[in-house]
Amino acid sequence: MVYVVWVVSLNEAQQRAVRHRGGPLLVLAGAGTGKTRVITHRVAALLDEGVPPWRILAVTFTNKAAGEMRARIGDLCGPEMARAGMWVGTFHAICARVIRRHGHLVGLGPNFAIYDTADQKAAMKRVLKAQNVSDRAYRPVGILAQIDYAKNRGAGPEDLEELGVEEPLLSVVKRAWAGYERMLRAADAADFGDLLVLTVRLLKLARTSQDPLAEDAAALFTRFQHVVVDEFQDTNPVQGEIVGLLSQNAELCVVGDDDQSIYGWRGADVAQILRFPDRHPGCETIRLEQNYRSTTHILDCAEAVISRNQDRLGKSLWSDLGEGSKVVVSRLDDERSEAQWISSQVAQRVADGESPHEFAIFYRTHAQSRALEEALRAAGVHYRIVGGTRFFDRAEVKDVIAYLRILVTPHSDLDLIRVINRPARRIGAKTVDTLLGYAASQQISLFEALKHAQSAGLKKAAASRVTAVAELLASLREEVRDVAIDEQARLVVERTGYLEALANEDTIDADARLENIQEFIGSMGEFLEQSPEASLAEYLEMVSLSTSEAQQDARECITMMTVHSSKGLEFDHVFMSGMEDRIFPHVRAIDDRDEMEEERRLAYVAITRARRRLAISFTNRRFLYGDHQVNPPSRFIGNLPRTAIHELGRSSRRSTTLRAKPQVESTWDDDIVLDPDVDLSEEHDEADYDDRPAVPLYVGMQIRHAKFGIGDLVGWSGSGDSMRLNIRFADRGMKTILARFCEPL
DNA sequence: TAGGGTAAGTTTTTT
DNA sequence: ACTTACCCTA
Repeated sequence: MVYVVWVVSLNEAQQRAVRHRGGPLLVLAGAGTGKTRVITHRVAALLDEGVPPWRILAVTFTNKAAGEMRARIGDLCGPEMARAGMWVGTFHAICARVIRRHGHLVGLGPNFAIYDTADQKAAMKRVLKAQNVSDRAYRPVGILAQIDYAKNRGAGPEDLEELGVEEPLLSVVKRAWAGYERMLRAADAADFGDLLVLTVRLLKLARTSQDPLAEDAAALFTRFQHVVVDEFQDTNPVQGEIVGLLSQNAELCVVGDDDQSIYGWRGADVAQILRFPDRHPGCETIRLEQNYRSTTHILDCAEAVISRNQDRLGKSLWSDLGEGSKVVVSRLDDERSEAQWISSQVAQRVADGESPHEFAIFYRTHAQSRALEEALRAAGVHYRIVGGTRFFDRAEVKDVIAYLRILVTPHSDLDLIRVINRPARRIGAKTVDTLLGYAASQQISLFEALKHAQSAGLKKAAASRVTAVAELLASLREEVRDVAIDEQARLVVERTGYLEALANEDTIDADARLENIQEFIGSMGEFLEQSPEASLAEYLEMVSLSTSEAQQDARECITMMTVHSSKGLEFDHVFMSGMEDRIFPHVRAIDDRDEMEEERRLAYVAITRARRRLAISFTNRRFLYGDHQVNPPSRFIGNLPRTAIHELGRSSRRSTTLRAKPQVESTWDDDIVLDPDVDLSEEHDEADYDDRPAVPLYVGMQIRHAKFGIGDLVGWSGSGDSMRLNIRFADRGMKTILARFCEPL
């Protein structure tokens, strides 16, 4: 049997996780311990034992993970097994599927639209406007964030107070939430949070309702024999509830790593995995601790950082890949020197024959990427940045999507508002407002209102322009009926005059947009190849739920990204940049124990991405957000075991807020020790990193300046690196000097 | 209706 | 410092 072959390739703990049957199972899978293998093998084993595919549910967090899982199950059992009715998908995709089928229970039609962040924002803006709330005083995204957070905690408007929202924001959010909800339901739309919340509502209704229609949905409670959830540490309470509902008659296996829970700020609750054993009587916990990815110096660093956390189930990684290279800890002068150091390291290794694909640079916030980009460009290293704007978020692509969505969900007012004047049809804001007013008074959608332009009170000329759009859309719907979806899109851009208008612009920008549209239509073609029977609604759902970016640069690139985006990836060479307190850990996490623990997990995630080499760098000062900052080295650096690291750069023994600086503008190479064999670790002292003493300033204290000599401090202004000192020198009189060029005595 | 001037924002991101 | 979003003007 094939099964035997699998089993020998798994270690003992992995085998137990694959074979465990009969009760709830928690697999605590440390970084790089073969988590995905365990999940796929477990599913494959179930199929092998005769569990029908359709009785298995596997939930992941990203589409990418879902796709990989499907592919790997296909590899093990044959693609037909992976397809035959098995549910493999993200929480949101699975919820969308449930709602498509049974949405009538919660007021949604089978073709309901899914609003992404941009749609949500547009909707909220309109709601606030209608409620006469100044979107200056209350930013739409801010209100949406509150609502979304609440939804992900399974809370409703009435729970906002408990979640810590205070007046006057509280009543604004409450009212906005109600209006927003009404708007979405009227448009037959749901946002991401709704997908989860409404699924819970729907399932609960199905359980209690006598409605024969609900019985159909109730079949979901007995459908699944096995439920597997990946990345369980990132589930939020609502997702937990969904898992509970769908697995009430199934064996539940959750897989995750409490040490890698880094999405608490968007509603994920690490308690979900921490308390899983308590909440599930008879639960067995299996730890996967053998790491197949990293050498031990790297793992020792990871361990040293994460072991300081209190809220964890506890496990420790080991590996038999040998010690490997020490983790390099490098102090640089500023962010530009840091970027140059990193890019020279990369360039050198690439010149030695390493593949650029094997290099990654991480940073805590996007804002830090600039200096790195500049240095890499100067060094001629190609790079790509993960996590820019989504392809599907580009204006022209969104326009086409809006048209397509109107074809599927005509009542989606927002989409119609978006494109009613694209290309320009001389239908301005005023006309739209009139139509919206009419639609509201008649309780009809904007789409319907278009047909009654005259009754809506529009002047003849405006009315005829509006009627023309109504006719255009109507004929488009007809035309598109029995055509493949990519052809539908092609018809849309053609019949609406969208293509023509862009072509007439004849600018580089317009050409780029035309290309994007072509690419978009091309992506529909690809989608069709995957699933030839796909409907437009299905394609649109994929778009709403996906993050796929435009085609990647074919060149050999290194990768830059935030630490968050690095989760799940691995590289031979990893550079962690900007490792300073207040940057990483982030300043907003420093005073809060729970958030501090999340930063620590984040650091753990970053460290464990590296296979062979890890370099951690920090700077004496940094220019960020338009200001100079002087931050101590990250406290996480202070945690690293001395035996596992190799330090480069100047000692910081004398470091204070005022430190002598060379007069000459320093370049990176006079500030660091180039010879990697010069080990400065004898100068290392943990306290060095954790609390660098700041020298208190007082009027009258003595200050030394390299050129002017010693003088008396008379006063000062500013702070951080832009702090200026007023000093009286005996022979030169008063001078105002940047504090960083001075040294206190 | 585009483009300029201004004000305010800037942790992390999926779906 | 730099982006983004909005309002206003030409």
